[in-house]
Amino acid sequence: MEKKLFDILKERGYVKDLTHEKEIIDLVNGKPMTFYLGIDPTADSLHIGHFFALTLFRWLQDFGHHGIILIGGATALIGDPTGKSDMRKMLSKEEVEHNKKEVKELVKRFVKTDGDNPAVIVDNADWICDKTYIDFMRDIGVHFNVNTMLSADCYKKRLESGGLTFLEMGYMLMQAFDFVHLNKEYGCRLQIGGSDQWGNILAGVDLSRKIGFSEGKKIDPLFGWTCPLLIKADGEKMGKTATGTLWVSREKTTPFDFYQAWINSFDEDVERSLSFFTRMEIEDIKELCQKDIREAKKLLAFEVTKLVHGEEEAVKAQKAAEELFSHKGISDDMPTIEIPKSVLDINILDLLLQVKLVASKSEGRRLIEQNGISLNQEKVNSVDQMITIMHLTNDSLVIQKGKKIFLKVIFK
RNA sequence: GGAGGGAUAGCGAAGUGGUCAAACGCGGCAGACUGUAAAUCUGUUCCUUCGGGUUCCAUGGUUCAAAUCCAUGUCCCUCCA
Repeated sequence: MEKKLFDILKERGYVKDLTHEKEIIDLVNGKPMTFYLGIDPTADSLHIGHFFALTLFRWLQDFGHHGIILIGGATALIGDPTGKSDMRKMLSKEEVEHNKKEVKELVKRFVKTDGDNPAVIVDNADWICDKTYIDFMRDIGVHFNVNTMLSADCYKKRLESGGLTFLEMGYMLMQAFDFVHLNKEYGCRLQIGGSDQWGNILAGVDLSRKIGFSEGKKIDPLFGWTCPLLIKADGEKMGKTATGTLWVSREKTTPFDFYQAWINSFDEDVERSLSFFTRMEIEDIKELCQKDIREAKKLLAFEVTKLVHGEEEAVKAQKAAEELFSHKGISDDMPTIEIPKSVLDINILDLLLQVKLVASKSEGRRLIEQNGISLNQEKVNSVDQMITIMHLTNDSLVIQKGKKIFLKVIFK
């Protein structure tokens, strides 16, 4: 017998909290319905958390449900205080406009936006910006109890650390309103999101009920579904790499770094990651992880890189990784930077600084003193070493920093 | 609006006139061991032309000498309104 969609998703670990368990199971396993996922364009790329939620979106979409991606053009201007101990830096309208464009493009890579059952992409600025302040307060604000909001997790942290502003309080109202709006316009019944969004999602569910009640209408209840936060085995949020946040756009995180991030996963995290980011059968995942954890990591890294950057990049990243770490220390597809030949002859510290492998010369000096830098596989043992044309092979030089960071410098 | 307390490196937190570039813990980085994992151990963690230079919320002041004392300002916390 074929497994029902909900059971598949539950088995793969996508379920953290559900507002109405039974109804949601019926809804998900039943006829096509409409659901939405909100993404605030607070940066010009998506991080791995967004990507994770999008995989759930894609599952639902592939099983025939109609998805709406809400780009929070309005909400990004306010900033979600959830989980923050400081107030978010306010983004300028121009920044948000720019981010919106980038985010929209990236989203299209992961969800179907054409062909059968395309996802609809909407922007909450389109309906929120039109509302006047007074109307918004009268229609929406009236339904929110501040005491309740303050006891909710979203505001607790901000409240405890002090300085919770009125601006931030408004965030929840807007997101709640979004849900109600999408319900009215598109018949959207279900909102999905990361578990940090639980409070905001509940607010939408509540708001709909309260509006229905105050208008004396019987409204079908709205539902919320959150997936777990991606937490690594050490309790840290997943998505940090040696070079910062793990982004899905190649300008911000190269496919090589992206691949490396997954290869370097903790053993304990591999099984879960595979169940989230690939469509492999759960049984096969378990078996592979038990039998050969390193092979499993390789598969994970390859598949996720393929999903995000395409097969060609994934193959390259894998090839580069294999070549670099199999003691050859060089690969055609390794991270590369070009600098003008005219910088020769250059001191090793200046070179490290110039290619941004170190933030200061002191850092470079420390690294060299601790045997952390190699040129073409040879340890550098003097901070005074000069790099001359003699060191180059085919006009290039491979610098290794620590164990895992490689960079080919091409002198043009 | 009133009274008191606080602001120290990425974070947490000592230090309350010179011996302070600032203890300690976490985090980061490097080395050893490994499997590009984890755990463990070691070193390191403002910049530097290695002479020194610039730091302890901000700006002024006292002093031979200030993270440390004084004044003003900014932000935060607690209690009262």
